[in-house]
Amino acid sequence: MFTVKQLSKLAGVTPRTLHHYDEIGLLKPSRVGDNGYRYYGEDAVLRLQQILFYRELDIPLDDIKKIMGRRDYDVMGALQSHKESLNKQAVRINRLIQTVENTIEHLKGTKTMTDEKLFEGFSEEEQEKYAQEAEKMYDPETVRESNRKWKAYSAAKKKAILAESSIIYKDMIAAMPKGAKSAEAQAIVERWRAHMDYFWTPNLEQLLELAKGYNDDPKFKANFDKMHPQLAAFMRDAVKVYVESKK
Amino acid sequence: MFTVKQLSKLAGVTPRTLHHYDEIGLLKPSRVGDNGYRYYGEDAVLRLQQILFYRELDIPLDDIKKIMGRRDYDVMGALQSHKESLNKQAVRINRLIQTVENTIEHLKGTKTMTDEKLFEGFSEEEQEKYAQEAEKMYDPETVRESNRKWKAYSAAKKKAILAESSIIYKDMIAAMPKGAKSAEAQAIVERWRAHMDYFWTPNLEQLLELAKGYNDDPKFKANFDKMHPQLAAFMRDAVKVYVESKK
DNA sequence: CCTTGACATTAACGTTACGTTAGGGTTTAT
DNA sequence: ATAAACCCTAACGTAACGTTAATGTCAAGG
Repeated sequence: MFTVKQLSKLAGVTPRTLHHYDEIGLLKPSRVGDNGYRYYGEDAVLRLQQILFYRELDIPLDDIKKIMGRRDYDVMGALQSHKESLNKQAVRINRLIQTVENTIEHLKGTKTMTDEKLFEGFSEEEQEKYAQEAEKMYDPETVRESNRKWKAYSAAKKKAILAESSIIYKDMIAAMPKGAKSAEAQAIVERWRAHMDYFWTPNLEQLLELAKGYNDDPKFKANFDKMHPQLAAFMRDAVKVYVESKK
Repeated sequence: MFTVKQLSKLAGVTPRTLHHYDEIGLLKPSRVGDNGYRYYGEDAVLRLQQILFYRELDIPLDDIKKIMGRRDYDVMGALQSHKESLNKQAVRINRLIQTVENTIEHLKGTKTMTDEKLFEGFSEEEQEKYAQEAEKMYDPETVRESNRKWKAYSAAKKKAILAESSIIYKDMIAAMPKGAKSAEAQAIVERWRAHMDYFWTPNLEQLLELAKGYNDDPKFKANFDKMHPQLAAFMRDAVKVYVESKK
């Protein structure tokens, strides 16, 4: 039989933790003395080991209770879905790291970046990925058409189109201090919409989805972040305002 | 000028969030009407954009306040250290994913795993990493000696040693229900200690460090998890009890 | 002018997993 | 006997809002 302090040392937690687990009914002491002292036996030690194992996996105590509670609980399912959530977290954190790095680079005064580098994300090679990604979200047929359209352009034309992209996004960045609702920003959204025609012709709803995609899709986001860490978000807002004003 | 609802829609947050930011002084409305209504101007919109950008990076609001507060604040430094913390999180999460996967495998009834697979982590190749990792924690000379010792063994001998490892850990797993303090577990720790002699002869303190290492080092941990998700923790506890009983 | 619906306000509790006093008994060693 | 070391319960604090609850305000229609 261990007292709180003893067990806490053994398991590497604080007495408070044991108190807490007692409170929420996750780990009751094997016996409680007349003086109110908690005493833990071997079985409790083992159960605590289990609990701490799951806790290390960032599983909420409530879920741990369920997992260990009834014998018929779906432990596998719980772990599977937990793994999924961990995976999502991993993806998210990697994105955040990317963004932070971009921001740092941006702050370092990498304003000397040449347009080539700035827009390399929109190079031909990337354009393919663009289409690939887009395909998942939009009508496949539309995407295929977009691809045909793009491939039909001459090299010079492609370059010109990308250059125009460059200008639009630069202007957009310049308009950011005015706010997404400003006339300036809205005018640029209009230009952007027209520009999209080189690829395909989205309707209002698709336009909005596209702008959202700039934020949600890591590949897109990374490219936008290279230009300005808040460009993607700004675009989304500006386009949202634009779309709502049109309907 | 936007009201709370308007700005909230524009920025994709709830009114409550704006209330909160006002409360903690992160984003004050540009003007407050006689009726108590909050009104936000373009400047506030821009500031909110900034805030949300940092928030997306999981930076605490308090830090965001500092970052955006004084012009002389070390933004770069803040971002750098934040990046570090993100990196740590990433490492940790990847480890967790590994562990969960192992656990799932374990539950799937992978008890049919052959000893070869079970202990492949202790194969010759791994033994080198083992030494490499150990080197960081212990006396380099000791480790070198351990390496020499190991390499001097014949192939058959090595196999026999690994087989013995296998048996010890299996027995240890079998003893887990009895608890780390049980005589059974303690007896196996004794056997384990003797077994370690094939590699080197740790003193009591090093013995404890070694057992701790099984938990703290991802490589070790992964190997142990293959056998039983709680073996490493159990070992650590059992060895701790053992060491304390000896001194 | 009055009603109604949409929106505004402040106040305050709920959430997660304990950390941290605070106030007061109990056990153990000297 | 007394002090050190340990035990208990109670209750507030943490982060960033979500969620009622109770109540005041504004614009539009009858």
